[in-house]
Amino acid sequence: MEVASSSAALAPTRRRRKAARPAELIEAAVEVFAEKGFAAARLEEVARRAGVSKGTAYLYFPNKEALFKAAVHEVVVTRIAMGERDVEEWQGSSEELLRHMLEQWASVVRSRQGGLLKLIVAEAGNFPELAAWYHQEVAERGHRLFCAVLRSGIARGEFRPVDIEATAHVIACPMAFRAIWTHSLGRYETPALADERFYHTYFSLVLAGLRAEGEREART
Amino acid sequence: MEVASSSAALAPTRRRRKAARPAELIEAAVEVFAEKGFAAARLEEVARRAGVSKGTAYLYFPNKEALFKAAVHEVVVTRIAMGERDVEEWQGSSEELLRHMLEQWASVVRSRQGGLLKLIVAEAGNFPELAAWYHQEVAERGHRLFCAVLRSGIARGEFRPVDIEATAHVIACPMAFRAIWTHSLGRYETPALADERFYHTYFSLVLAGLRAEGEREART
Amino acid sequence: MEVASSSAALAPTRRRRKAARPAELIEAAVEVFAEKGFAAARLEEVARRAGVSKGTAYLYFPNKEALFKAAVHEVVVTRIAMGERDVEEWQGSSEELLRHMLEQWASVVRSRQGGLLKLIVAEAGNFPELAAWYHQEVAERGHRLFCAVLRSGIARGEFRPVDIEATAHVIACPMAFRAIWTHSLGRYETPALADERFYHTYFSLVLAGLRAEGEREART
Amino acid sequence: MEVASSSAALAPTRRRRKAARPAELIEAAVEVFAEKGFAAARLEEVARRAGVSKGTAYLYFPNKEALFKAAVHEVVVTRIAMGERDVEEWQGSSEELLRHMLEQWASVVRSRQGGLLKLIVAEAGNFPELAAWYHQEVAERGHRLFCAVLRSGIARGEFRPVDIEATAHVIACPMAFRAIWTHSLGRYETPALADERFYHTYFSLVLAGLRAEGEREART
DNA sequence: AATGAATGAGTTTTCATTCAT
DNA sequence: AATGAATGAAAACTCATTCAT
Repeated sequence: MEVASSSAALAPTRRRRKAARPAELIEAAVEVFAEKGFAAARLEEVARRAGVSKGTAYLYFPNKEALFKAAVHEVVVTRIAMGERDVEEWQGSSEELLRHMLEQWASVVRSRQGGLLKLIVAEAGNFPELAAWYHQEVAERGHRLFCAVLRSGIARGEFRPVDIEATAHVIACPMAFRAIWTHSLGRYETPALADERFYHTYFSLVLAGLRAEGEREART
Repeated sequence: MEVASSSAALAPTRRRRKAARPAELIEAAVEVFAEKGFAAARLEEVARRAGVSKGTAYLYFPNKEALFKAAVHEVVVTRIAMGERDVEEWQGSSEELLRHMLEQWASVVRSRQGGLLKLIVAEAGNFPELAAWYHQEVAERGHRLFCAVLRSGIARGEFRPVDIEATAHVIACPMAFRAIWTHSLGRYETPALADERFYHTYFSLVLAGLRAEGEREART
Repeated sequence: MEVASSSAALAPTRRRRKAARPAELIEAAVEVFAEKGFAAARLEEVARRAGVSKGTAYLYFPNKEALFKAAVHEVVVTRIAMGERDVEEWQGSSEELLRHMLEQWASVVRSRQGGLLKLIVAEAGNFPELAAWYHQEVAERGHRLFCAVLRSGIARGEFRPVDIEATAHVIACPMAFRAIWTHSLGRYETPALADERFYHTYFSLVLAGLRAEGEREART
Repeated sequence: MEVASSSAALAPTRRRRKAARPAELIEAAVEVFAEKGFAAARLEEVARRAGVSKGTAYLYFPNKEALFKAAVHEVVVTRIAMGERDVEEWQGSSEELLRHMLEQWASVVRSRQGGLLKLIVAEAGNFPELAAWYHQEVAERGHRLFCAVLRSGIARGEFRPVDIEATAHVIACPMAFRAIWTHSLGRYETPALADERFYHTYFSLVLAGLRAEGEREART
């Protein structure tokens, strides 16, 4: 009884947290892995940032690699599906859709996911299966999304008839690199270029480059 | 005679190899580090790829970190200066200069340096001083180069008056990301988008976006 | 009740051992270092003698050198303060005090500390700061103690008026050397000169040499 | 011929030095070993101090241990024989002989041999056979010398009848420790006690302690 | 004979993983 | 379930020793 009561006081918190443990660990893991890379990240630090002890991490993940993979999966899975729904259901112009997609992604950059992209790219050599999976489930699906938008935009006469595959790649690059950059060398840029200026210029450049002749004066 | 020659032009093998060792080690180091990251790279493997034993590496570099830094420095220093000279001495149009610069860089991507960029970006968190140095000596200088080209292109009426700083960033991104991508997830792209298509589309998009009104029909 | 006690007086084994670990490691370290010297001592052996694994040593000391220094500090600090108190509070004759001090020290020789002196003396060249510290905190303080005894003995007319500084040195030497010898070549002396004979002769010689004229017949 | 002549210019020096190599190496070895201890001494440094390359050392000594032993043997062997001859041929009083012996030894302390004693004492645990040899060939022989002097001094009525074995030990200690001390912690003594004061006091104390009653006023 | 570049065995040190509490 | 002390495999690093020149 004494034993029970002594832990009863903490029970609500404990019980609530217990369920949240895996998520908390994953969150901490993304942070630390993105900061240091897989090999240089210390499990003890992940545990500390999650507010638990080293041993606890092993109750939820069999080893460091599993935690790493869980972190990548977790962070990545949701967004892309959202994007796919957006495209399917979109009513407006292709240009607006494209702009919408880019803005969505821009919002991701500063978040945890930006660092994650850096991490995956850096560790691709050490985790080939994970890299392959990520490529297929994220990169490829994202790429198809861009292709779809471009294709319909061209069909609707909004965009010039471009090399769709290649253009999808090129358009995605500044976003992708911005994500990586922000979580890496970008920290040493003083004063940093404000995100707004970057994104505004980026959108303008891409859309100016894509816009069909007749559309030209429509937008700046 | 033979005696004299042995210590001169046809220096003894040992001597000749000694002179070449640091470069050989650095070359191997860039490869391995770019592949695995700093922490996961094993010095023994670097040594093996350089065709020497573990101990030999320590004859030329006091420790792993020094080798890492030497590798970064070595690979990076030359190119940027070349670029600066090109810009200074350029006689043709700004568009051609920009195209020339992008082509130059494109040629770097597949080489050792592409992997290096990935490496630096990934390790920025673990080597802040190196990151700061790289940012200043490479990123910043490269950025100024692009700014100069844009500025003169606008002055000459070739380019639209854009936000120079931001545009320089945006323009550089696809190249930078392509470099990283090629040495990472790009390996899982099947079939991979050919470089030529990527670069052609990239150049077109950027130049179409930049070109001043009157220039419009001049080029595809 | 049992629950309470388990976290109190009869602390869990792990906990209890943890508290004892540093001391156990230091004890083993003094042994091994004194036996082999710093460089030749292997940390694995220190750990083994302390009954733990290599890695455990690093839980308590950041590296070999830190363990070495901790060992020296630990062993040395207590005794000298005891000696200082003795001298301050002494009631009897100076001769008796001197004899007491020498006896005290003699008891140290065979113990761990004897080997430690050898160790410090041997490693002075490799650990200059430690040597300086030891000289100041141990050698110098011990020297002042001997000076004090001699000075008061002379003031009381018990001892001849000698060069105090020099005599303090000379008197201490046989003890110091005996300590070193015992833990070194002394092992090859067969049959070894018994400690009692050494100390008896040593005390006699020193006191005979110090004793003032009038005191001469008083003692053998 | 050209080859020969090119080295002919240097020949005299070279030839002369060649013969001296082992001795030069030993000299350097004693220095470095005494400074750092056997394990911490680097063969490269020994070679450098001897003015040759690492490889050359291996032409004369099969390995580090052999060089170490050669160093110990070399330095030690001569002196003790000299001492034995002195004692055999001595004409004067025992006191004068004892004083002569102590003075002889004092002259050794500051020299290379002082450091060597420290070295041997420190390494006794790592080189048992060498320690045994040293004990027998040096320590034991030295001890017998002191015994002989004391014995004849007592026989001649110069010295009090003391425990000869033990007294020989005690008398030797200050010299031995002074030797060790000088090459170790003594460097941190500021201002250092001058050798003259040490030796004068030491001789006085020992002789005052030894001198037979009747002899008392004869000397200070 | 002499050199010093190269080697690799042997240590130190780190940290993912285990397990008694 | 949670902890964190302990482990030991793996990697960095050192340096005696070898050997091509």
